[in-house]
Amino acid sequence: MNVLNVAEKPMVARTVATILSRNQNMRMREGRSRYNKIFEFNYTIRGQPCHMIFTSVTGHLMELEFDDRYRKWHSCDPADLFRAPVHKFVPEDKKDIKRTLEEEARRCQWLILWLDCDVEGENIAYEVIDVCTAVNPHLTIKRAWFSTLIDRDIHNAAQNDLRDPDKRVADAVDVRQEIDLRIGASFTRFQTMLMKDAFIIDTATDDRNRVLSYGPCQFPTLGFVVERFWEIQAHEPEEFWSIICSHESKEGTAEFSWMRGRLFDYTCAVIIYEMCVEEPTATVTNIRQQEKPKYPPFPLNTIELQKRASRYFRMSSDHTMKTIVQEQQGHPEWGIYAQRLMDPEAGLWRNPRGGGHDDKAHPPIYPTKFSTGESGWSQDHRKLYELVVRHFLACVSKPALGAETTVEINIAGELFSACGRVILEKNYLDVYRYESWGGSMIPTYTNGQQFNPTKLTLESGVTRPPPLLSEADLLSYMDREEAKIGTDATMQDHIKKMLDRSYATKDSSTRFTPTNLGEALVLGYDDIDMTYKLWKPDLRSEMEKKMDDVKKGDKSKAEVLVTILQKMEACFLEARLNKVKLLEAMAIFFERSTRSSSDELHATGEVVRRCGLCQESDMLLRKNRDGNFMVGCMGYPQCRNAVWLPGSVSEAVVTTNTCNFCTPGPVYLIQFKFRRLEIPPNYSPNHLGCIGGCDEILAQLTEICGRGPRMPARPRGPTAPTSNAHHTNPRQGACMNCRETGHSSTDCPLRYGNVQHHGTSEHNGEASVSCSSCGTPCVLRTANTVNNRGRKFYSCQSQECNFFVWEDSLNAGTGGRSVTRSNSIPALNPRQTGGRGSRGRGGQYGSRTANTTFMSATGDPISGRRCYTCGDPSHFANVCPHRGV
DNA sequence: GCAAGGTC
Repeated sequence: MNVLNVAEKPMVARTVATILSRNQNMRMREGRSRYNKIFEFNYTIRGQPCHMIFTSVTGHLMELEFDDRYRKWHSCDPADLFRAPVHKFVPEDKKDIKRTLEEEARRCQWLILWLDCDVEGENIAYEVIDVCTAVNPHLTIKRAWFSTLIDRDIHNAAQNDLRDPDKRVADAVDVRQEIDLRIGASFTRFQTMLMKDAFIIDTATDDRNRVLSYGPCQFPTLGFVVERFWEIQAHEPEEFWSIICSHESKEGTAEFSWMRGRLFDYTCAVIIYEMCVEEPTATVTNIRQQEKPKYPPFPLNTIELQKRASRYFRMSSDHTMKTIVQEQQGHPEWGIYAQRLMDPEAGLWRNPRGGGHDDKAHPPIYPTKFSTGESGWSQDHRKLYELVVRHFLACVSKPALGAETTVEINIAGELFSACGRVILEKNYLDVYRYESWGGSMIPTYTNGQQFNPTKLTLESGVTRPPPLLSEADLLSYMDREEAKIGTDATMQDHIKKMLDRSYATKDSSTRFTPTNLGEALVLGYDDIDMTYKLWKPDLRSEMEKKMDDVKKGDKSKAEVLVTILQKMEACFLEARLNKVKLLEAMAIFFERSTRSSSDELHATGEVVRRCGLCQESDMLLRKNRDGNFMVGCMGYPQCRNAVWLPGSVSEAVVTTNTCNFCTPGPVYLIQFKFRRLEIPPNYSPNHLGCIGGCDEILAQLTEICGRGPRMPARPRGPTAPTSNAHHTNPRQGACMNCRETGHSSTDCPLRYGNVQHHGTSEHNGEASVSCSSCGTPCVLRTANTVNNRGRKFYSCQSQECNFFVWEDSLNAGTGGRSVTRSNSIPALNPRQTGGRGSRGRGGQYGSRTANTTFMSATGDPISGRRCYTCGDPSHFANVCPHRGV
């Protein structure tokens, strides 16, 4: 029987193969991958003679990625990434390993997986299974369960502990991978596109390469740094008072500390102090004596080694790992590899993982070989070697032993205590010189003894803020059981990423300070009152819990994915809706850039569809200088595809809903708000519409109300802005009161806002009434509501004013009044549509009367002179006699 | 140009 064995790394394959073959008749041959050798030998599993073929992968064989359609940053709305299809694939540099597995699996009957016994190992198992069963579906698959690379354990695994792989555990990892990818990519694209070009960000990073990344591990890591920084900033020094008491005798000095500690109330402190000074005799009330051990540290694991090297030698965690590799560079066999490993250009370096072999009993890091120091060792290498040796020796040493005496005294009712220590046995402290345990002798006291303190003073002090987070602090925060950020192997990757992204800096004493950029990002998200605080570890810990549900089989992978992704998508939309908070936070630290950025529109979801004309760029929803909405191709001016929207649109927002009919999709629906007075009464002012061509209502309103101009905007006067339109008030240069040019609002003749000319005067056959708010001439209209159909009224042309007055009430002399739009508003007279509905747009260019066209959703011109209701070219639908019949 | 997780 041929058995294919696969280990997680080449080293394990070699070791296990050597153990199982008892190093006899084991042959090694090359596979497709130069690093992953193949070992062959014969072995008997429970009486069954097997030909063992032993090879390896190198960690994960597959990666998760979005389908091609979504890979490019501008290919879609970042919000789509929560639903975009993803697939697992074998990346180019792993293809040769895949080929080896395929070739070997074809001629085997069994597949035994010798992967690490952790969740990632279980996931890798299924990657290997997928590749192997694709070429050989009849394989019998087993997972060898082992925890150390020692003979007994390995033979036992092969003979007695071949288990079935656990899909649920692998599924839990799939959940994590997919969520990390989706939230990482969506938020990274969103915040990068929103802010990169909007501000002048003055960090060391080259602008073109700058990515404002978001990751579920890197961001909480930054969060810890910022939170501490804020604590320090928020700290207000506070003065406190404390009574200091000491007693000196021939035997030595005892420093007594006040049991009340510190008092922040000066008066209170002084009163107590004066009581003590008046009756200063101290009485010994209690003496406790006990032997106290000081325990040596636990055995070193990777994180602990990194933390201690950081604390004792100020070595960064990745430097610690690299130092051990450094001296291997001169070795005749693997020296070249070690050199590559240390070469930043090669990008080969990666920190070790926690591994699945922790049986909580064996010291994971210990000196494997005696050395008095080699000639090639650097100072740091010596220090680390020494730490490992001393730490190991300390681990297996007896605790230090001290005798501790605590003396309590009473002065005028106030209690003080002093502590003295004598070290009886130093034990492990003899070798572990990084830790000290100072002894301090105090005089001998007896119960009831009385004495006068040598010193009794009231001293003041000031509270201090906590220090900046050190690397050891940060690792501890990330390593907390309840909210673990990353794995042992990746924790320092996340720290490094935070530094690489210029979110924080590390000073010479390994303490972290957030940069302006890092602080602005955290501040921006903090200002948004989101369901999840993106910069806190809670999200990660919730995901870990959900992963446990999948592991245990309580919930399915699909179920958990849907739940988390729905929440995260809502969270994303929440953030985007409040993008102004992010921009405001950035604006605190950075100057606004004048660079205009189409990226920002992408980030904020204003992409409506792919342009059908040039098929290269997206079409974006835009508001032009006249305030009219249109959907135009980003490829302008090369591509001039555009869809003009009705002039009565007051608001338009691209939603994440897509049209079910229009192709090629997706075509995102737009939530429109129309100005009530500019649309016929039987149309709703709120409309979720499609610009893809299927939307009848939108087409009708475009016809009725006119649309934005196809021609370039009107030539502007010298005061009108010509550039940076989005940064400038388009009404700049005009009176804020009446919006006329030529004067400012302070000199405005209409500034008191009264009805200018009440009464009626014949002017072009119409009465002239001015708005009571802004003074501009009103338009005469005819109501079309149930109660007032046919009744005439004047209303202000400005959309800001609510002024209207019934014509008959003017005649009756009752005057005008302002109303809110939600009241019974008379509808606009269809015959008067030229007055307001096409203000400055179609009307200006004669859309109603000239031989005009309007654009279809595809950008094609359509003859627009036909009633939608009855088809009669002599009128439009809004005045159709058949309407409502 | 995005994440985090494996590893030569």
